[in-house]
Amino acid sequence: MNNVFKALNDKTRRDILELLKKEDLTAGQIAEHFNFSKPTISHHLDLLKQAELLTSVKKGQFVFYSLNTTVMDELLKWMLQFTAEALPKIKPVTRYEGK
Amino acid sequence: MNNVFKALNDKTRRDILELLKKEDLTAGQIAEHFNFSKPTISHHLDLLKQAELLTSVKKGQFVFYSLNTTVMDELLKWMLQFTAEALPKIKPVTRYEGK
DNA sequence: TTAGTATTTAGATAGTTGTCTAAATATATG
DNA sequence: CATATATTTAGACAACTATCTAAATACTAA
Repeated sequence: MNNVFKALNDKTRRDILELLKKEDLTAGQIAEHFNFSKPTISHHLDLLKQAELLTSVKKGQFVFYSLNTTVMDELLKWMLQFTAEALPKIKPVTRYEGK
Repeated sequence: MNNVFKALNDKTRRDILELLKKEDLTAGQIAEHFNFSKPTISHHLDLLKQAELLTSVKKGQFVFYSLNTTVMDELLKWMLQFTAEALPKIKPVTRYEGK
């Protein structure tokens, strides 16, 4: 879970996820969308893979990356506990009687 | 939004959020739950506040911290776009005819 | 006003991160 | 095999982060 938050803590990596919503792409196609070197993008892809937010399949010379939604589902579950609905309507009164 | 991911990218800060689910707590009470110095916890609280995941109210000598659920709701929305339900059932076929 | 408690600010430091270039690996093709 | 393309690995470096101690600030109470 730590790896997931780490992976999401970068705009470029979040943008990569958005790119992959439509279709699977190769490492090179992903890199074309950014003004960073290919090794930099490769590193970002690696972090996203470590977090299991992506999967990759090698086909010939190419490596295709795809979204893996299962981790997002878990993250969603974590987050739900902090929404207004999940929290007690009436919190214990903060008793402060000082001046 | 960047600040939110940054704030969540730390176990201690996530634990602070969990602590505050039950009840509002003072900075000192929060610090008691961790093996870190008070300045360190104060810094974590500051980052959570910058992300608007917490609010704080000073009462006398004490500063009470509370969860702010509205940012979590936004984050939830962001995340929903990556769940299985939100994504196309049938992705464009990855055409690879090579060996 | 003086002493005590609660919290934050400042400054230092070790560790982590994002980026780059150069080189290595893997595959495809003439 | 030799060359070209796709991607990753390695190593370096500047910037950022989490932590600490010491000091400052804010409030309480005698």
